[in-house]
Amino acid sequence: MAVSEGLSIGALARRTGLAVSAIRYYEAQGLISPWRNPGGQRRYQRADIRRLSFVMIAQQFGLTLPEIRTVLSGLPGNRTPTPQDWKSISKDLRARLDQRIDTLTRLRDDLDGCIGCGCLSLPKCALYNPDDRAQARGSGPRYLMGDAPEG
Amino acid sequence: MAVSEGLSIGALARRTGLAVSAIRYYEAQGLISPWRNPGGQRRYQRADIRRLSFVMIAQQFGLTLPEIRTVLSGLPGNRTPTPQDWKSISKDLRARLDQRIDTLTRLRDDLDGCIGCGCLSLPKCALYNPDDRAQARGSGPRYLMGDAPEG
DNA sequence: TCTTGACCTAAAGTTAGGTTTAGAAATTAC
DNA sequence: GTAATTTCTAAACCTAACTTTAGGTCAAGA
Repeated sequence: MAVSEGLSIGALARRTGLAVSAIRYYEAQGLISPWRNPGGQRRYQRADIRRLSFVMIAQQFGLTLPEIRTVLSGLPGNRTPTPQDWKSISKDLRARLDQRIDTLTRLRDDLDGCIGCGCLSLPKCALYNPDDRAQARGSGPRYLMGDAPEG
Repeated sequence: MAVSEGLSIGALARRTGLAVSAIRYYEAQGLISPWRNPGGQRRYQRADIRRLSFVMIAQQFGLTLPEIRTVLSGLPGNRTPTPQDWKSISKDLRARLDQRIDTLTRLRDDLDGCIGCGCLSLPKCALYNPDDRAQARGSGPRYLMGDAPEG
């Protein structure tokens, strides 16, 4: 049971609090890449605990798994990430978070304008600005119209 | 074509930018309640344009449809909502938005701590605090563990 | 009148992010 | 050496928020 044998998926699950099924799913989404032991079972590096922690944090911040994959691609592929490496992609994460906060703050200010006039009439009302991609689900156009003067 | 005949679903779709299918879906979710004309087609009040605009704004703010239904229940059922009525539920919305912004801001500050030490080690790292229900998807426990000293 | 376009319902399909299930093989524990 | 865990894959299932499809009806205009 040498250290070099790596962690089993169950051990990794216990260390991260994720379900085993979620870890396999993340692998399918390209977020983590274990190797296999002679019997075909997945084996993980200790650094993968940190990697999954990062995934969970980024999810809290509202990033999608493809976005997280992109951020993680900032880590070196050929060696175990150093604290500096983590620091670097964390800054990337922070920048995205800042943008989300700005967007929400702007939305709030716009809403305040609407509360002020009590009418919810647009185009003051936020949705005209198209930047909050994180919230955009489904498809099709999403614009907003008020009870404009002319029908 | 008297005013009292109301808007067809297509007209409402054009006025709000929503798809016809989405409007029917919102009805199924209890967000809007049209009446029917003699031929069985849906007819809407002009005030419903505003109602759907509100739904769209609330979605931008990250509320789920059940949550939006709850907020909308603050509107009077027996008469057309007045500007004051809208103002009142908009304040409700603003309060929820404020909370989301606060949560994200706190998460950002926590992340800053992690960037500072470069290690992403917990429990500093945000996910321990369980309040951002809006982001919680899926199920199962989600806690976070670092590369703690003892295995 | 007749024909087009809008509308109807019900059911199935879609995406994200997973979980559950089934049946088989590998590992670990005794 | 055998029993109990874990793990494996593949496929089906789940929720939210819709869209699409299929087959039929209603309404408006020339």
